[in-house]
Amino acid sequence: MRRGLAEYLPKHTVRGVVSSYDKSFPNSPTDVERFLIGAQCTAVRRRGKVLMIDFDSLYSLVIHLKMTGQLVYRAEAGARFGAGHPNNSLIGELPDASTRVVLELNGSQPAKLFFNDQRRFGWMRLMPTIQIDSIDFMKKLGPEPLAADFTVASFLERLERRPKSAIKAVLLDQSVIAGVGNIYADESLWAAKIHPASRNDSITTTQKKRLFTELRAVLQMSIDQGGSSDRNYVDASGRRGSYLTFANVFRRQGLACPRCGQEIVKIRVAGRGTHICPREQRIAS
DNA sequence: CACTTGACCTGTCCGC
DNA sequence: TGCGGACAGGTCAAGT
Repeated sequence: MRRGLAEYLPKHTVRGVVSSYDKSFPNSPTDVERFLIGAQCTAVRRRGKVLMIDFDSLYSLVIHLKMTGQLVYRAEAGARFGAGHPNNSLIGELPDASTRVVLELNGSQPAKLFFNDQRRFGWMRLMPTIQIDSIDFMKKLGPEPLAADFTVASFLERLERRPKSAIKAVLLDQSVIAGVGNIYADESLWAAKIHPASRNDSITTTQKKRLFTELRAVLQMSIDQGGSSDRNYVDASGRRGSYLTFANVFRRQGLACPRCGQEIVKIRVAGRGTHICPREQRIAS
């Protein structure tokens, strides 16, 4: 999503903002008027699951889409993609019932950025760019798993922070490693043949090293595939991600394990729906 | 303290 | 067909 927005938004100027749900965008109209209206986008960044849209006012929109949030860019009157272009039909006319905020933009042509969020869990917030790193959520975030300097050694060290938890709960903990959600936890644990409910400190170093490799492979593969659309996720132009067509266990309960043919089952671990091959992922606790 | 569970929301799906 | 309940890709506060 960041990659898509980074192609569209820079050099666009905010012409207006329409917000229909205060919890989605709690900033006061005064702040919006002073620091967002008239500001020009300079960059789109990501840290963990958080998106940041920077402006030349030295303010940024910090955005968390949670589970059902979307950020969709549309040129006005559908001019950008043209009638009949597939991007125009993937999600219907916007705004729709899930639209919470609309940023009206001036770029090479007038455009809008729609923040849609069916479950209203997501949020966006305007704040000084320099302050982003000091909000609690960002301070606690663990390292980026795909960063060049994120090594096996640092992975093992980070895991030490929660020795007694189920390994899946540790992977989902954003303060241990940033950005891993339910899909990628299940997929990487299957790839490494580790049971998600295994206590962290009962897993061998060899297995954890394998997990490191598989987790990075799964994340990279998903980025290459444009993400994972279960039902709500779309990228900046409204396209769904195709990673789930490559998923081995996620949402595949009742189907055969691609490695051994055993039936995949769905269980509950760390309060989350969890998918495993019961033959290859044996509990170690 | 370390860790787990429920709340926040709306829409969908499944079983009766 | 209608209805209740479980559940959903996340995170925080409150609980054990």
